[in-house]
Amino acid sequence: MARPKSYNKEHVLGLAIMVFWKKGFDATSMKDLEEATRLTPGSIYHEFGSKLGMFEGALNQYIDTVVEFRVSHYFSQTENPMQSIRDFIVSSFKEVPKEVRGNACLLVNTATELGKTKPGVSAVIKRGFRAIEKGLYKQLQVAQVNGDIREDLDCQAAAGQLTHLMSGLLVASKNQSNVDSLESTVDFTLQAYQ
Amino acid sequence: MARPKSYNKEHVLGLAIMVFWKKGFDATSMKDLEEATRLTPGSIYHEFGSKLGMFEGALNQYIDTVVEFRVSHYFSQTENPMQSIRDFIVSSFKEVPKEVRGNACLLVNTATELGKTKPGVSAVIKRGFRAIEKGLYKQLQVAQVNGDIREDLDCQAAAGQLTHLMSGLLVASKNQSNVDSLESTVDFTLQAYQ
DNA sequence: ATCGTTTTAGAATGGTCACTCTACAACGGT
DNA sequence: ACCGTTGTAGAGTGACCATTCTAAAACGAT
Repeated sequence: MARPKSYNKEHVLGLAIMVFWKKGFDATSMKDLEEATRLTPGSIYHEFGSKLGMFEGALNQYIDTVVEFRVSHYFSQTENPMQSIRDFIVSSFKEVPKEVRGNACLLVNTATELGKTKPGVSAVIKRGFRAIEKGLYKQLQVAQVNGDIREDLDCQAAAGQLTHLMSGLLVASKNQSNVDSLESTVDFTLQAYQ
Repeated sequence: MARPKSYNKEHVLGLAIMVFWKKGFDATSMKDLEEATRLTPGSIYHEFGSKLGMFEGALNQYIDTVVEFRVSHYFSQTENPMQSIRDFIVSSFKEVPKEVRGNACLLVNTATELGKTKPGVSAVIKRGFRAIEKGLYKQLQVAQVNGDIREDLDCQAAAGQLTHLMSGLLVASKNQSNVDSLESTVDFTLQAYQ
């Protein structure tokens, strides 16, 4: 039929994720993306249409392969739900790939940098946060059934609190290198659920 | 002696604050700043040296005139400290100047956009967060003496929790227009102190 | 009124930006 | 072997970027 593509789209987006994660949308240039992906402008524009199109693809893939993956990884076990919640949150700022260490999370970074300015992006951001909150909620319910947390705790409110707290901790992790104090904030918050 | 300046530095920085608040550091161009301040490149570079220099001046002034002002405004009264804490946090995302509505807070925006990348900026960010946490801590102690919150509550930990939660709520306020749910997260958190 | 000093206006700088264009390359179908 | 189609390389596009330069302007001092 025609000439086959020389690249794998998901792999390319994986490389783009790292660049956007490290530098943000505005500060990333097409040259950065060309070098990281080893693609020429022709291929990039043919595949993604624009820098923003590539970013949307990268952010979507980030949510699928990082956010959703982490949610299902930590929350698949129902044996010790509170520990899994603690690990999920703490790892978000403590166990970051060294390539992007100190750069928190692409989802939170994008939420602050782009906010509601790009409608396409905004929808993806909401999807990411919803996935986190839903995972936390489910796990809190398990904990409540197990008797690990107060019976009268509003799990929906707690899930919202933890989601927002996690965002704030990720923001803080970009500016302070000592993450231990952030960890103790997580413990302080979860203790109040008992 | 010499020709006097045609502008007032603090007023100029006030205008620059609004531009950086709305668009962020990278997305703001010198042209944006020239138009907003009605200054020509000559004057800007004579006064601030560079775009980054102007940004540092603006961020410093933001912390002095917005962050510190809000801290002393809300926390000068010791009659109802918990209400003042609630108002302080809720107003941060609910009562934003219309010019920058939906753009949260310059401090949090800068923390995520620039992080530790510019040493000069990083120090200012830390100063801003310290001012917030210190104000919250002071007010929590007053509340504890008043008997408004649990005697055994760790006020230092709570102040840290509220600071991070506020960051997270500000991030969320950039992406969702319904701020009522954010408000209830504040109430949920403060209720646990009783 | 002239001078020294600082500020100002605004054109000009070279570099980089996102993006486009063009010619060629690589495949399957016939 | 040739053709239709799609992908790729890489030079080229104008716009805009932060910054610099130059000359004039505006003041107090003498």
